[in-house]
Amino acid sequence: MPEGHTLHRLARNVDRRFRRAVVAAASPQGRFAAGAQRLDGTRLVGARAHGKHLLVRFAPPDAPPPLRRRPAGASVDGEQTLHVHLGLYGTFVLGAGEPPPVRGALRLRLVGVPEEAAGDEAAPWGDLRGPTACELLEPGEVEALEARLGPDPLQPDPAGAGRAAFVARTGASRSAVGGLLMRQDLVAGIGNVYRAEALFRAGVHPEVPGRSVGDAVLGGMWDDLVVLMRSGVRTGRIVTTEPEHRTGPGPGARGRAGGRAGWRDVAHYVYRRQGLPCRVCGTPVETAVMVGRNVFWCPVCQPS
DNA sequence: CATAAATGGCTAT
DNA sequence: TAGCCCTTTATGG
Repeated sequence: MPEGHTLHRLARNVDRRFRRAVVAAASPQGRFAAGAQRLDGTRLVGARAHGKHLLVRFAPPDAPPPLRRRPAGASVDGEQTLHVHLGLYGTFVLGAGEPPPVRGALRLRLVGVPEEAAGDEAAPWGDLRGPTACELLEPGEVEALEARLGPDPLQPDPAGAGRAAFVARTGASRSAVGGLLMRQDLVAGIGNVYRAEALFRAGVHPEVPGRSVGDAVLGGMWDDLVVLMRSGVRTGRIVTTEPEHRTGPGPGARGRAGGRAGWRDVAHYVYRRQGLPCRVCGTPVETAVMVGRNVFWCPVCQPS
């Protein structure tokens, strides 16, 4: 579900399935009817993600296809950008072939219109439900949106500028690092699971002020997030435990009648494991509300 | 049935 | 900090 890795994975899949396709767009629920009408019949030219935001560009169907791929984000006249934010529980389900029957609150359905020459390739479809944001943006609005997002561990950072900015800005703050990690202007794409798990793996208590963490540890956390989130994009799951720590019951095992533990039961060190023994030292995991969300930590592995 | 919770974020006060 | 929005799923009566 939707932290940054979900959106990058989604952007990749939308791009793969829909790029260059003319789409039919509809909003059966009615909340995005006007936008769907504007998208209907346009051609999808590319999809990408920044943090938890999905950005999909559409061009008029008769626009000449670009000879070369433009730089990500570059936009030309007549193009519109669909901005999607899934929020807590939004989903964007993709498939190919016959779309499923419309059911529930379907905000937007995109269906690829088969080209004359495409033969019998199954047309792609996508169903969006429950998003926090689903809107069409002008190029300037896309720019404004991205201007307030910090560096994204899932975006290429060859010169290390994103990493350096994260370390400098987080390391300058007197606020608790557990709150800072949720700020999308400091680092884009981190959510409640990656926050708790990255802090555990770094051995940092969530209440420690950003300026007390230390640049080396902050830099290490960034590098760790790059690894964890790339893995999340590949697998579609957040798994932060090392193989040797994937034992014992997890949150999902409670009340389950003796069934084998699923991947969720061993995927995390502390997230939603309050009261359960720490996978490393056995101390009960603690929890508290921080910036309106539940945080989890091991009081021994993450000393305050 | 009703209610709560969930990997989020905006606005008002 | 509180309230609100969006939707689905799990749980309780």
